[in-house]
Amino acid sequence: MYRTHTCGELRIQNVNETVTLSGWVQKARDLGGMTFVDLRDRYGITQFVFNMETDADLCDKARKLGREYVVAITGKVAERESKNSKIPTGEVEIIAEKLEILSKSAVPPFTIEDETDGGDELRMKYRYLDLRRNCVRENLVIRHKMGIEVRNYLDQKDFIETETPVLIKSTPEGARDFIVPSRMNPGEFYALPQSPQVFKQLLMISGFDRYYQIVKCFRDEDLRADRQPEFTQIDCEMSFVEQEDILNTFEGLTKHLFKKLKNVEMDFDFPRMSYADAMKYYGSDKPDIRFEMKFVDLSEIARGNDFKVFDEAEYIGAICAEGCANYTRKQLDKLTDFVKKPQIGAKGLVYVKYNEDGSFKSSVDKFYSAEDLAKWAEACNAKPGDLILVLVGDKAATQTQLCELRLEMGERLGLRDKNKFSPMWVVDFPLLEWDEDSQRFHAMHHPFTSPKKEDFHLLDTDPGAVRANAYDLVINGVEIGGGSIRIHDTDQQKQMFRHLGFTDEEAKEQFGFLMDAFQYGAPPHGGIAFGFDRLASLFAGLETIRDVIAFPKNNSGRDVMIDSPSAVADDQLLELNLDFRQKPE
RNA sequence: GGUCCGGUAGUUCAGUUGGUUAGAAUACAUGCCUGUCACGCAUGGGGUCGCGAGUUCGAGUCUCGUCCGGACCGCCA
Repeated sequence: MYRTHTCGELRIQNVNETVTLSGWVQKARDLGGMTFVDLRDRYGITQFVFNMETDADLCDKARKLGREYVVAITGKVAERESKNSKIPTGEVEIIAEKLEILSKSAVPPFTIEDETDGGDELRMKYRYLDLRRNCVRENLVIRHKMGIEVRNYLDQKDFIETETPVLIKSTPEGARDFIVPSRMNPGEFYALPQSPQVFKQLLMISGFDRYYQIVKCFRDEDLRADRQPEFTQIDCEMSFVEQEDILNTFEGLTKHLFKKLKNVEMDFDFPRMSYADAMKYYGSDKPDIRFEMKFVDLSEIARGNDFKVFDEAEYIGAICAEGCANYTRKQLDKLTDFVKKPQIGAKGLVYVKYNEDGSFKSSVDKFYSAEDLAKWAEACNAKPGDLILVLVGDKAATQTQLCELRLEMGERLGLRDKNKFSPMWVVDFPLLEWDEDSQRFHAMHHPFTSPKKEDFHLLDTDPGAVRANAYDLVINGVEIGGGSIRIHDTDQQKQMFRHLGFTDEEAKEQFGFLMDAFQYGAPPHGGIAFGFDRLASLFAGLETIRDVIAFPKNNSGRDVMIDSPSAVADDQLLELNLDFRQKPE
């Protein structure tokens, strides 16, 4: 028998029991006459004692144990002479009687402990060792519990979990597809799904009524801390529902998960904000509303003082940083550098200090009197001691820049507390988005999203103004999920494809099966998908989704542990009828 | 495709203005040590300074290129 107990469960009540434990050697402390061995498994750490006087051979064997050896040790539980209050098993130790080495270990490239000395690169290369560390494993346990609770909630709401295929068809809309060559159909390719979108809609037509799936999705785009080429979604669809039904159902799921995983009671309705307001007040469709610091539009009141930069700007936007009037020149210069970074791209930063004594000091004193600045302060709802920061320029770009500045100030002021959770719904997204590159409209969400009834008449005259029945769940500035009420009518879907620049033939070729299906009684339906990894990283208090994924890919989309992707043998290529084409220089 | 940061012992890092034999901590090995739990003490081994070129009497240090890792922009319906 390898074990009678785990390494985390023995207590003072077990004294005098003879037990066998198996695990990894955390550390052997050789004191000469006696040796202590800490044995670790997933459940905890237990100390064993070997004594030269009792059994010299056994003790000698123990002192030679290296880190991460896998051993089984039998002995009698005893109360410790000197207890360790830091670990749950610290009141007892096991007087070893038998030691079996099950597996030796090379010296690990980094120490397996919470505060490891290993860097990220090394940890990824030896991910199987990294996963032995408590803090990493605990993140995956959170993920596991999330899966259970998602299933509990949705099952209780009569959702049916249904698997959809992984080898599907490539479509031109949306992200780049991963493609898979078909051996049996030379010259043809499958694509991996970016989402099970059309399948879940077909399941609604099949009368499943409520579907969900915790499912891998694939997008061949560049990676980020919160983006992996393969990621997991909680994908859902419901029939005979309006937007309100979906929002309520999934607000419920969110609350359920917060209660179960964080013991956070969210006994309030999630605030809702239109896309237009989100852009106007936060410069983002995923605002972090853990703190206010809303944008104030100074375009009207700040023009007309012969300050060319302002007079010529399409938009003058300000935020008010509470209590920052005492910022030094150096701090302000740093902020200026921040907004001028190429990634942000502002030309400069105007500041107005509203000093404690009621006076003003600004970088535009040459153009604006104290009275002018007082008007700004009033518009910004600023108090003495506050700092007003102003960016100007093209409206959309400036709002984006101001958004970055706002988040930076929120960070500096400690307003982005990771233990605070501020969920919200962003609603009324535009249906279409103009794309300069292809000179046509693209679906902002996806081409199956339905337009709002009251905006439908604008579709031909002013497509950009049409709002969609689309919504996003945003928590702490992270897009956690999004969805829409779908089109369930062949003609409307055809019309939509036309607006997206598809010919009827192309639409038929790509999505003919869906439009065919619409002819056989499609119920009104809609759905949502949550980013499972992002939600897990939020619950785990992490910035990156990598640490809630057992075997993630690196920045370049590589798995450095198994070293993929990799070349394949010529035989394989031949079998698949594949040859390489060189990109033109 | 682009911007920025990094690469020195197994590991985490320091390394001054370009100048003697490239250091520290930790890990590892050996020896001593009977109450440790970050055990302690002593001794020892361990380096293609990512790679390549250039400047120089002399390069870990400066320049260019390249590879690798990370953050971000573009991209991500």
